[in-house]
Amino acid sequence: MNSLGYALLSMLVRKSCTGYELKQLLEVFWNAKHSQIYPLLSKLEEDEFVTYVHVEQTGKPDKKIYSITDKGRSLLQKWISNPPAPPVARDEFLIKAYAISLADVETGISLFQERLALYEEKLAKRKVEIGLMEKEYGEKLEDIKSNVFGRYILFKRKLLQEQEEINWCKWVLSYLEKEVKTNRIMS
Amino acid sequence: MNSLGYALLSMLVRKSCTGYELKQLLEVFWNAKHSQIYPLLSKLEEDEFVTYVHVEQTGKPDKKIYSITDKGRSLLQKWISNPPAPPVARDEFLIKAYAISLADVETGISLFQERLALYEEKLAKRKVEIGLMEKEYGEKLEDIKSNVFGRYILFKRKLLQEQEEINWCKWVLSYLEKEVKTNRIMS
DNA sequence: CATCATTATGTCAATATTTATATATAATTT
DNA sequence: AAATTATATATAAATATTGACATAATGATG
Repeated sequence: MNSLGYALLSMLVRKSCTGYELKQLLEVFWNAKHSQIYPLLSKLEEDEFVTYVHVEQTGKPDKKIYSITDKGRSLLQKWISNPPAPPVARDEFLIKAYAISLADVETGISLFQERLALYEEKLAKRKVEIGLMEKEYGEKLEDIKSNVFGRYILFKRKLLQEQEEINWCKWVLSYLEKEVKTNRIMS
Repeated sequence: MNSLGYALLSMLVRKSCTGYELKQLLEVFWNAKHSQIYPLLSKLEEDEFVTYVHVEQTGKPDKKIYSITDKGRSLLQKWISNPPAPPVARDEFLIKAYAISLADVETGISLFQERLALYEEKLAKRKVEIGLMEKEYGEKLEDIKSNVFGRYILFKRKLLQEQEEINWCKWVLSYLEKEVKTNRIMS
């Protein structure tokens, strides 16, 4: 089984979900398309790692609420203790940052300003999410046996990384903007 | 063309390389296998974005030194000013962190300790790399028009992110280790 | 003296992942 | 009234990526 399968199972540990809900929750890891999620859920169901109840809805299409089985839970538990695969991070922006000497300063600045804006937005949303969690769960968040602890620490990590990305963007921008000022004086 | 193609071109801007060297240099972005790099280099050569000179070697296998062409440089330049695709980060460890409530505390601790050790090693190497760059290039690193500026800022970013990962691991470990102590007192 | 790591290049089948397409309804916005 | 967005499920096609196979010389380690 691939990582996405385990990601689905880890989501279902906390709470039973439909494929649609899972797609949204999975965004904390990476953006998997529903066309990847639905077939995988079928496969997980076939292998008895999850089950579902068919819920009829009027007006909306029927939905399937998936739950993790004991077999699924023990598979996930076993998987956790194995050494994790090395992380993969593919970021086009970083390639552009690497080749920035090829671009003119204005292009470089707008590239970094947009990145900065993107991460400031991400950070703002993250703070709201964490705030809501703290309100809803309180001390439970710091209880390592609680099923929200994992979600909490993951969100905190995202927050830290987003904050650091912002710091870095500002640092790079200080170089780029210094150059613009120098040029303005000279012209 | 895919991001990896642009990554190769951005590497070749700084310096002409063999496929083998490119594989190693590319690790700053992500780990591409040579089975992806060699066919892609052939394709880039076919499309005239790169050229190569065949260099015969005694003792070692012959090699092909690839260089970027003007066509390749202008392609890359145009690509930089387009908005970058959203980053993809697939990290199995984070899924395990998310599902940590399922594991026993000892498993959780060793999971995070290994992550911590991995990133401390990465950080140490990064510091050496940056130190060498500073020694070799000095003030040139802060010149946005220098072809080492991109490499420098990328390395700095990696350093910051690695440092933050370490901080986070330590923060999580403080919770996990607190639990172990509590259990020890109770038993 | 044998085995392993490193340098160096390449192909190909099997997976993994993304994108496009399809169907259907409700609620909201223009 | 029409268009858009959100909910809900699913398959087919296209790309991207990995892992295994293949070759070959040198130097280092056991």
